[in-house]
Amino acid sequence: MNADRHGIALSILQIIPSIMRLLAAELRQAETPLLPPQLSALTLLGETSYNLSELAELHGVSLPTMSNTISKLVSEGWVARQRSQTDRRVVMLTLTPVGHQLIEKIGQKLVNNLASHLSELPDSDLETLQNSLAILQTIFTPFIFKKSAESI
Amino acid sequence: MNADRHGIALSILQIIPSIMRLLAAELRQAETPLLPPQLSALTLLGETSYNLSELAELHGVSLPTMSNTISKLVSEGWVARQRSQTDRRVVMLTLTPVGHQLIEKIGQKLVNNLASHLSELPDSDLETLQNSLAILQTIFTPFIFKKSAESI
DNA sequence: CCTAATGATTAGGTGTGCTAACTATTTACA
DNA sequence: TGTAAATAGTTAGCACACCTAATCATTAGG
Repeated sequence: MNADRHGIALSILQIIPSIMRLLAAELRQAETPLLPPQLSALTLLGETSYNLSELAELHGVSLPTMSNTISKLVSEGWVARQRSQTDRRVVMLTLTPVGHQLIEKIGQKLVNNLASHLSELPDSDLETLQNSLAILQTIFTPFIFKKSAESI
Repeated sequence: MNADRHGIALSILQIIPSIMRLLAAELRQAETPLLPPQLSALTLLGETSYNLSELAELHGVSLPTMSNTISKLVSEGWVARQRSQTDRRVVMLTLTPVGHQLIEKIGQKLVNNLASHLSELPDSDLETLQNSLAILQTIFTPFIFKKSAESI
């Protein structure tokens, strides 16, 4: 039904930002405070290495923005920046050992923290949540941005 | 299961920020670009008036942050700031007529846009989503308090 | 009364996000 | 081959969301 979709859209609009602020607040209180984009970048690089353009596209931000964020991470010693040998225009990014330690420490704390928020939920709710997150991911994180031309 | 909660927590950590960036990007492309905190504040004030402290707490941000955000909205003519008569320390905030027009225009377009993202989902997925959003709201927005209008 | 406490603002700093302009490298094609 | 175009990143400059600390009014309490 159309009415449902609008209601859900409205809910998303109300809830997502508030969850985001809560996440950001918890990150801020960590012993090594990180901002959400920094954690996201570190987490991605924890799995495999990317170049700057890839990382920017994965995050849906502009190249300069990602360049800036990476600069901070490099200056902290968490990420290594090195130009590709095969194409010297490209900058390859990898996590340093210290960076790995950091995301393991912070990531786990944050996940534990979030998980504790979920501790009171019955299993049926957890299942519902899990399914929804998968749905949201397919909708909202396409690498192909299907942004409508005359949107808004 | 514990593993489930952690997996879900991890998913939340990955998905919520990316949805947030997408929302922000769509807001930016509107003919009257707004940032998410601005829209949130306007939306809340669209329902009833609040004072600054209340608004800051609802958003989970500090008083100076909200004061700043409101200053922008006031300078655009969307919000009216006036000190309470009963307690002159308190600043009451209300939406101006122009402000009302704005959130109706932007809010509807944004909701439509979001709803179109959901258009390809089968009804079963929509239902799952709807339930999950309700669950998320109970977990992550514990300070939902309705307040009755106050005299200024 | 005069000192606390309270509500809000100001000051100062960090970081994300943008666009525009620039450098360096690679590709294309004439 | 040699120049123009495309591609990858960086730099500069701007707006604004965050924060803490300090400050100003006003109100409440001993």
